[in-house]
Amino acid sequence: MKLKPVDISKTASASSIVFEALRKAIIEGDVREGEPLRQDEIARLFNTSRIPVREAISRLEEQGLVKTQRYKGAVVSGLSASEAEEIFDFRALIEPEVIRRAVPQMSQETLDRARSSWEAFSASADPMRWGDLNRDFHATLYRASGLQYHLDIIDNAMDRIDRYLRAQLVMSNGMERANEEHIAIWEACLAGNAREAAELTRQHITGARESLLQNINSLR
Amino acid sequence: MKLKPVDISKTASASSIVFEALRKAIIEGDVREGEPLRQDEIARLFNTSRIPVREAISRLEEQGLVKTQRYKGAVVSGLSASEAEEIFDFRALIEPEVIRRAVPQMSQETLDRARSSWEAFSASADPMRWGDLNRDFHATLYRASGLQYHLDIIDNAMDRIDRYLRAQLVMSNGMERANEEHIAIWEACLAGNAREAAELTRQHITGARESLLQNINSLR
DNA sequence: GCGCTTTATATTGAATCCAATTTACCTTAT
DNA sequence: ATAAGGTAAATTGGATTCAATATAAAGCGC
Repeated sequence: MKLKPVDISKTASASSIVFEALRKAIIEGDVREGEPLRQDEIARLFNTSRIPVREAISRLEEQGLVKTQRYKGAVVSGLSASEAEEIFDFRALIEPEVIRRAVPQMSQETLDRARSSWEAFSASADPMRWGDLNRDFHATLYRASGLQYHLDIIDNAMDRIDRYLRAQLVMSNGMERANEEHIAIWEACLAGNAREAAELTRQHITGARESLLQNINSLR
Repeated sequence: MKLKPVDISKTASASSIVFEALRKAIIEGDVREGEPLRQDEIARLFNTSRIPVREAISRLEEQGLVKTQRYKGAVVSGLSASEAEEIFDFRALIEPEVIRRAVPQMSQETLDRARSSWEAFSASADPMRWGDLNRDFHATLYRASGLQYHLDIIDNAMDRIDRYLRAQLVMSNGMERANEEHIAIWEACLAGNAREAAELTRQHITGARESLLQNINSLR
């Protein structure tokens, strides 16, 4: 008998299902910043009570994705230009270091998966998928570093600016540019040139930063 | 009549009171790693129901301070040597950059407060206070940067290693050494030498890292 | 009509209650 | 004695209910 083992203890609870769904909706911009999250409404949508919803919201707040006021409820938190700028600065500091340490540990499989990501990225015509594929590409390379704490923190930073990044990819042919830069980063990784990969990553981020800061006012 | 105004909307909810109390207890090591957090027991301690306790625990999990398994409950999460090492690496990357950007913006008041912190630090005989004062010192200087996102993330990183850092300060005269390094950092800030302050901060962190890694096995 | 007070409604915070699951203990057969 | 099986206690997840607060609406005096 052959069964695919599945860790039954990891089956999702109601609160994590709600959490994941809300998180996705927020970072993809499906619920706008400033929009209130009504516990009752969400509970009805998921056929559950308000208890798991409340847990999900408190977790979202801990992640900085929503802000709550006592007895007033939670609203999706947006970013001012300077806050967005700060997060880009942060990424420009940490991500080059992570990829620098990842390069020596990249397996053939990692490089293959990363290539698949940027190939899919350059081939896709669906702007909504660009955001995911862009993230996949970078995450795949970073993961080789084995630096779990760093990876988690990068994920959180990405969550907060995801919306703006997506908007960014659509306008001002940010997509073509990102694609070229991805290929360059990938080639540096393939060549085992950690320093180069780090520097290209830094430029990739600061470039996106400048481009976004110019457009951020028109995004909202 | 003169009353000190207080923003009544910011009065703490039961869940945040529990959250703060648990967080403090965990980072100070009052509840040991691996120790389970019983919802019922905690609820009784705070004269409340399990609902706010559950919210507090889910927030702690989001912060990485506890790990929960469905129907089994939450336990305080500890750090392996390599995980602690990673967090020190992270700090060594980000904190020098933050202080570098903070130095040009430090007011006289900031410098005064920082001096008060290290003076209290060097004067205190209570090992339990060292941890707080050490954190105060650095936080005061960093705060001048105005980089709120960075500050939040540094706080989280500190939360996770706080226990080990406290233990560290007690043994192997880590306290005297930290004190000297604090003064050097403070003088660089006073002189407006951002580059120097950053470099000293980096050394301060990597030094603590090495010292801790040598002792971590004896701590647990 | 306009501003203030009062009432009603909506919404969140928390307590209580029930269900699902795990854990510990006891029984029993070998 | 020991291991498997089964029951009871403990514990968590979630639903329902009640209380506290905020927001919207209605009344009221001017």
